Amino acid sequence: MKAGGAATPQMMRRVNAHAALAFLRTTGVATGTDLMAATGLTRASVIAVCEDLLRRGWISELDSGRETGSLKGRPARRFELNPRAGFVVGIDIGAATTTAVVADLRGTIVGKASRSFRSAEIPARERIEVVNQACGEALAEAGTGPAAVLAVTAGLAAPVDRDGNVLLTKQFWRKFDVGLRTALAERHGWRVLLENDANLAALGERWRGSGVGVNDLVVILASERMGAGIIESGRLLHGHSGAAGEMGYLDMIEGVGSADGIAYLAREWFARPGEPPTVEAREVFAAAAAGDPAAVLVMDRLAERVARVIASVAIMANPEQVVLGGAVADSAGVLLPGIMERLPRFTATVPRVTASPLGDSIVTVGAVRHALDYVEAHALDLELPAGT
Amino acid sequence: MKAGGAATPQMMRRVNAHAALAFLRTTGVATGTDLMAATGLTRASVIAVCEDLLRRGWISELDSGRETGSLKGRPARRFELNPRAGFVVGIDIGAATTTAVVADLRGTIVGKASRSFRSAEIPARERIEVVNQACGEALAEAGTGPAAVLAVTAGLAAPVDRDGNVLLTKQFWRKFDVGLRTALAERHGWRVLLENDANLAALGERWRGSGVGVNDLVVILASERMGAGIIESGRLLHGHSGAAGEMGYLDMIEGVGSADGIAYLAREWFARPGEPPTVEAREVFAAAAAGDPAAVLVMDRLAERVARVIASVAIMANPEQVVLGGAVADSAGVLLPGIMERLPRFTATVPRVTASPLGDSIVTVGAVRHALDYVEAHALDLELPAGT
DNA sequence: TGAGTATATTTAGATTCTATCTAAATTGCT
DNA sequence: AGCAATTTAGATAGAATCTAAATATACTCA
Repeated sequence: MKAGGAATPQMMRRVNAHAALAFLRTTGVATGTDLMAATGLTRASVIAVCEDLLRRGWISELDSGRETGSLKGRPARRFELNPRAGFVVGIDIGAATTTAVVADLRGTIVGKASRSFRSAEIPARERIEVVNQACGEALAEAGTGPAAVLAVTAGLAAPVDRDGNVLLTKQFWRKFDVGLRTALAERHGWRVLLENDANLAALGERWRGSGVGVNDLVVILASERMGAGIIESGRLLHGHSGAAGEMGYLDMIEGVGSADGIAYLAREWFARPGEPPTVEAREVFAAAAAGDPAAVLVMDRLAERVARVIASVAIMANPEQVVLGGAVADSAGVLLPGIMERLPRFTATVPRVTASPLGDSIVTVGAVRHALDYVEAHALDLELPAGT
Repeated sequence: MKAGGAATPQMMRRVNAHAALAFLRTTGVATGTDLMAATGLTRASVIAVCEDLLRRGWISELDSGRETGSLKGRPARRFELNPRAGFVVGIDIGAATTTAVVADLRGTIVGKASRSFRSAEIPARERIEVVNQACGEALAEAGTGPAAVLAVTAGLAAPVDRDGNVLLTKQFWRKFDVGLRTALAERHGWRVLLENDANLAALGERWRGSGVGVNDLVVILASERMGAGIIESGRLLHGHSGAAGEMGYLDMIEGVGSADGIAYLAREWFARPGEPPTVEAREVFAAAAAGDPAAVLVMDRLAERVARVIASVAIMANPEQVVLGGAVADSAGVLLPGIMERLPRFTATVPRVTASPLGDSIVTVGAVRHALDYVEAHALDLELPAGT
């Protein structure tokens, strides 16, 4: 039996450096005294940690103009995260398009680029090439290059386990996964982390969405496909093979015959009998908002369906809040009343339900947060690129 | 923003002592070299940790008779957990009865006592008295007294949050919760931890049941009531208010009209139309095993129901294994084939499904594990009773 | 008896924390 | 201008913990 343990003095410093960096990221500028309060360490320790981070280039010290705090006493040294000491890349890889964003160490998006795939069936090699181009373009917009990238997180619509391995899914994604990782690692020396897109959406909402600071949060990403990202006690749930919250099959439980997502169903249901469902989901949402009876009926069926999904996750994970992201977020204004009305019939623990404000960037924002988490936790192990 | 952090040297020692204790609990006797391998520490550190634990009475050193390992070289010092240095109490508090068990530091049950409540409606004060009597009797059987108790865990059929608070439930349990805690604390000076009974069942199965060593494990405790204990990545899921896995309302999702449990349904379904359902669940299980057609039909409906519940939790939490505990475990031989046949239709991630071997002690075993976890994590903070 | 071996113990050193004292820089009052 | 008060910085000493390396110990086997 391996006990994992083995705490070393170096671990302490890593933990404390992580705490200091995380604090500096959120506050911008902080004095030693601020950091003492935030970390619980003594002044000497705080200064030692800061000197360490200064020496390695992670933070810088401002001229001691006294901007904040009290006006008495010796002016405090003010430390600041060096935002452009390095960058992270967040990638959303969908079936039809991919988006890469570049963010600095404070999480500010400084570059963004999207590309469409020639078709949904292109080989992995070509797909990787397109993703790589998007990264290059985003980096160019950010005014930096591959050498400044400290970590990359890519979101996929497939189960990804805790170690970033893609399992349990089409051979296609499995090839793609390894291919992407090795291609970017070999070409640029990047550390590439993979994660499920709904999981990243959850991280995004908790960071900059409608679930800021909520430690038991579920994000339901529902567009062409449906998946839940579940955060419990501040940690992402993966499950044994990374499929936690993957609801491709949930329809079977509910007796609905299709494994497709919300937008698809809206189209399908709204189509005139006999005609092919060509109408766009957005149009259905708009028609419902305008009062079209057929569209209203469709929205009611959607609300029922989403309410059942929320209830199911509420029973199993008991989140404080559920955020709807993806295509449903567009129609949340119409859907939410119908959802909230039904929820008490399905579950005793009704969560707060909101719509995502992040729109299309829900996955990339989460990918940035994920990559930054990695970077902050490994700050003292990572070598910053020279000359910043 | 509070960063929680603040690692101190003392924390290192606590972590390492915990690792050493956990290893000693599982292996029985260990040498310094064994502990070096288990913890990754150097010999000097291992010995220092052991000296610390020796001085405080947690472990003892055996005469260096060379029993194990190689026969060459200087004989190793052999350390052993001092099993009777202290005890923990695990309590299962049901509606009709309560059971208390006493375990030593290795988890061996050394005392056990059950009591029935006069009725299900007795006031909290009386209920607490009965629980206290059961504890006293179990301690007497263990040949020890209240002063030797290091921690107590009690399992309730109610949501309990991470901090051991009972929320979201009948006023009755809330009174009972606080009452039990303060009564036992004041009377004996005990540290009382509360936890949901299904959660404890999960800990029990992972420790000494059919899910040993499984880090993504779900236990479905189904008797008069249904609840799931969910372990993800080795940690219990609680959710925002401790209701994660509480399935009192799941029937609504599935369109079944009753919130009652498996045993109740079996009785109900098996009853002749017009007659009151007086037959015992166990009799239905037996009749089905004997081939009675009506009973077989009931078991088939049960299998369908349980399969849907397993699928629901499999989709949300993606466990490696699901263990059936409580009354269903008795009939697992009959139920399992029907469950396994249905599962692939309900979920893409079919877990291994087994029946609990722990029987009635599923909750108390888990309660002991829970209390021992607390004790081991706080070994260096707890004062052992003198004279052991 | 001596070689070999595995372990224990000791010693020195590194890292990191805390605690405490003194010095510095600034404001505000007289 | 000078002084007190205030707040922070920096320096020093001390404690806890780890590692690493050298030395001592106790046993087996030939």
